[in-house]
Amino acid sequence: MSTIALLDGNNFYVSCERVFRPALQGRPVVVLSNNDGCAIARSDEAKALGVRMGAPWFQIRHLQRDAGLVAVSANFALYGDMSDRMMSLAAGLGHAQEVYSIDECFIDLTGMPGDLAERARKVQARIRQWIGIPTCIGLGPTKTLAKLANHIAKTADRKPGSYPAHLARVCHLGDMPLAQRAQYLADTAVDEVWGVGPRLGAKLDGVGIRTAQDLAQAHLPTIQRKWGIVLAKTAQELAGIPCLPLETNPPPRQHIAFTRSFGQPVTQLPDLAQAVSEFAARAAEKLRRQHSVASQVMVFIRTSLFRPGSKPHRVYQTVPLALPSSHTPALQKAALQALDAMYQSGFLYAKAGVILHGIQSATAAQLDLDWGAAMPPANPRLMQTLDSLNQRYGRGTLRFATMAHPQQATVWAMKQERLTPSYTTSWAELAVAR
DNA sequence: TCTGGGGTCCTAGGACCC
DNA sequence: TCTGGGGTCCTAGGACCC
Repeated sequence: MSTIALLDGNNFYVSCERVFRPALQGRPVVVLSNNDGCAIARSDEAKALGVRMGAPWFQIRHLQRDAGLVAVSANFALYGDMSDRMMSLAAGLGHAQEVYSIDECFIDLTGMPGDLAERARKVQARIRQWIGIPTCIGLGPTKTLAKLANHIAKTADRKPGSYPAHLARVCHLGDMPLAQRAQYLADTAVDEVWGVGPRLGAKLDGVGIRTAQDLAQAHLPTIQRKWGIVLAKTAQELAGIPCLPLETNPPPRQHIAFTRSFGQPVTQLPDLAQAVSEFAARAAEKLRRQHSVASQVMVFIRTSLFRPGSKPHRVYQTVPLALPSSHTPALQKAALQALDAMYQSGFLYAKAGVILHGIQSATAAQLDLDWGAAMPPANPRLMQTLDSLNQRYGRGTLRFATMAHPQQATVWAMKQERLTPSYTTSWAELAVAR
């Protein structure tokens, strides 16, 4: 019997901010998305005020005055660094780890001796003490049951009464009698299950599958025929049969995107070109980080989705590359070509993006036998040097002339009015002890 | 006035081929 | 009145995840 754990940081972005601003403890706090657009993390106190995930800031702003709500702009450099620290401590829980997202990981404890829930509590206490992040840990025989155990651990903490209090913060669904586990599954709505979203949840409800236990016991061939292989695997995992392996070495990404909404609408081609040039460079950085090359560059521009009365204008264009490349100028050139081909004046553009497709390994990339008039192969050391200088001295230290100066105010810049310092990743922004 | 960003997988349907 | 069968590849769209 295997044992998998799922560990995640509670309200992760908020908890990261609280580590460096203890005055935020106990207060309603939200972290805002890029452009300070909507709430992407909420403290328990903010949830209690009724702030929904993804709530637009302009709709909840009044809670600042009415309820003492504090809002901060997302600081992803800080959260990424805190995540690395949390993940390395979490890895000590078992013998293999899959980092599943910025705030959660699966850990394989199969075959480990002793009381595994007790072991989980020790790791949890260490993360709390050393990093300052509160966590919940769920354990079970499959990834889906570990997820569900984690959900129980979180919910028993936040909404007492929904599950027994002793399951709060650490819940092990693998070390209890099967009838007991079945009871907890029966107490869990089917749309709380990992892999069942609101749409599937509603459809399942329509055929009488209302709880996790209903899905675990459903007729498998019927599930597969009506809803596909993904839900069939979920159902089996709920029944305790592992179908989803631990991904300890995540495969390279098949698409790489860099997209942004603008702080204010953009109308002019030169401004869009500067933004698209920047986005292409940032996507190229990500591409090189995973040692890949791309063979197609897709660019889109679009107006706001939310302007009442007018249909949004959304266009995209894909430009193939003569040679698969990760060379920033080659990708920028293709991106600007795509932009030129589809730009029309007279629209208020709200968002643009560059998405790289046709990704393959840089070492395996096939050389074009006849590159004739195409660009000669780029010297990879130029891009390596650019990346290492920008990593060491800060983004924008070395850049291409089509891009904006990092200190230049661009019309397309993001709005981030509540940004906290990068306490752990910038020497200039270290916290000062007095 | 003001609504994020980045991924995955699966499926259906069309184009094309033999 | 009558019009095959089977396979691959690609794309768009839908569902899900954080």
